[in-house]
Amino acid sequence: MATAGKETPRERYRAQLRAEIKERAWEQIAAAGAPGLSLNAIAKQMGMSGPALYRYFTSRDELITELIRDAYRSLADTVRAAAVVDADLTALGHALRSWALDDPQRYFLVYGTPVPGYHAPDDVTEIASEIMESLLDAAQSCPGADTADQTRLEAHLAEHRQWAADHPAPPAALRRALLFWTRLHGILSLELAGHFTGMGLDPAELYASELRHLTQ
Amino acid sequence: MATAGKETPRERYRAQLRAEIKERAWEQIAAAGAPGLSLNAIAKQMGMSGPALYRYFTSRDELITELIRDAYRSLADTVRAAAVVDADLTALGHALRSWALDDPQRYFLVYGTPVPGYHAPDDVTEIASEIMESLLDAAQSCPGADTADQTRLEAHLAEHRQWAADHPAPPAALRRALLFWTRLHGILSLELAGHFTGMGLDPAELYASELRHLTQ
DNA sequence: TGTACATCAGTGAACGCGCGTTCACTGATGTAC
DNA sequence: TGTACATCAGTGAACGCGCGTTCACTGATGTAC
Repeated sequence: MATAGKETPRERYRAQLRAEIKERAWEQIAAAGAPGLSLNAIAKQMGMSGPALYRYFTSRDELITELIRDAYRSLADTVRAAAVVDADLTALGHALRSWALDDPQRYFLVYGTPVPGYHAPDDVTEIASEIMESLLDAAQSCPGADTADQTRLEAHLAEHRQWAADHPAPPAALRRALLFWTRLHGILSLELAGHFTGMGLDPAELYASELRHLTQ
Repeated sequence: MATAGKETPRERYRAQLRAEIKERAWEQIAAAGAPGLSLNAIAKQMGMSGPALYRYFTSRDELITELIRDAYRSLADTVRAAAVVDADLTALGHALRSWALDDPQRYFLVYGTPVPGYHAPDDVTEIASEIMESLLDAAQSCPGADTADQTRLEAHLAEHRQWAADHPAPPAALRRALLFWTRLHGILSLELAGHFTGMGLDPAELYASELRHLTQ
C-alpha cells in the first residue's frame, strides 16, 4: 500500500504496459491526429483485445487527459531545464523550438485547436504557470534595453500581473516574457501547420531574428 | 447550361439548401469542433433523412473542404477590404482581430491544428497568397522607421521572397508584413484557445501594443 | 516445502450506437408539343 | 390549354464498419500458513 519504496513485479509490469499504451497512442496521434485516437485500435496494434486496456485506463478520456498532461509536463521540464542551465532567453527559445519540432502533434495537444466541450484538469493549469515561471526567470535575468514606445504595455502589465503574482520580475521582464511567448508561438504554430511551405523563406531565420530582437 | 444569367427556381432552391447545410455545419463545428461534423446529424437537424444531403454534397469531405474554402475566402475578403479602404496596417490588424473573435472555430479551420493526412486543394493556397498580398500592400504604404538590428532578417527576405514574387514591396515591407502576420497570429491563437484566461491581463491591450509597435 | 486461497491480467461475447454511403423507389416539379 | 414525358428532390431500407464500454469467465501469478 505504500506509494513509495520497492515496486512489486506486478506494479512494474503495470507501469510498463501503461507506458506502452501511451506510446502507441502517440503513434496513432501522429498518424491521424488526436480526434482519431481509438482504444480498440491501440489494443489491436499491441496484439490484445480491446477491453484489456480498461485494466490500465478507465476510459478513452482518461488516456487523452493523461497524454495532454504528459505533453505539458514535457514542455515545462524542457523549459525549466533550459532556464536553469543558464538563465538565458536565447537558450530557452532554442529549447522551445527543438521541443516543438520534435513532435508537432504533441505541440498541438498543448497549443492547438481547443475542443469546444473540453476543460483541462486543474493540475494542467498548474503546469502552465510553471512554464510561465521559467519564462519570467529567464526574462528577468536578461537586462536588455527597453523599447521606449512599449511603456504603455508595461504600465498595463504592472497592474495586471496575476500570472506573475508570485514572481518578483519587474514590468519590463513581464513584457519580455509575454512577447517571447506570443511571438515565438506565432511562428512555431504557423511553421508546424505548414503555412510557410511554398513561401520560400526559412522559418529558422525568422525565429532566430525574433529571438535576437527579444533579447537584444 | 449557361453558368451566368437567370437562375431557374430549381437552381435557386439548390443554392439555398446548400447554404443552409453549411450554416448547420458551422453550428455543429462551433458546438463540437470540426472532427465531430456529421452529415447525418445535420440532416436530422434540418428535418431530412441522411441520404438527402448527397444531392448537395458528394461526401462529407467535400463539405469540409468547402467550409475551409469559405473560411479562407472570408478572411481574404475581410483583409482585402481593410487594405483597400485605407492601406493601413493598423486598420488591417483590427479587422483581423474582429474576424477572428467573430468565429473562433472558423479561425481554427484556417490556422488550427492540421489533420495529418489532409492536404488543402490548390485554390485554397491561392487564396492564402491573396491574403499575403493584402498584407504586403498595407505594409508597403506604411513607411515607419526600420529597427536597425533586424537588417539580417531583411537580408534573408530580400533573397527569399517567392511569397512576394509578384509584389514590388521592398525588404523592409516584407519584414513588416511577415511579423505582422506571425506576431498577431501568436496572440490571437493563444487568446482564442483560452491560454490567457486566469492570467489577468487584457489580450486586447497586448494586441494593440504589438500593432502599435509594428506600425510605429 | 508444499498446499489453499486471493488477486489480477486478459479473453470473447455482447450491447447499443452513430457513422458514411448505396440503392431502388415515390412523388412533385418543370419542359415540350 | 392540356397532355406526355423527363428531371430531380427526398425517403426508407440496408450494408458494413468501428467505436466505447460491460460482463461473466479462464488462467496465471502472487501470498499466507
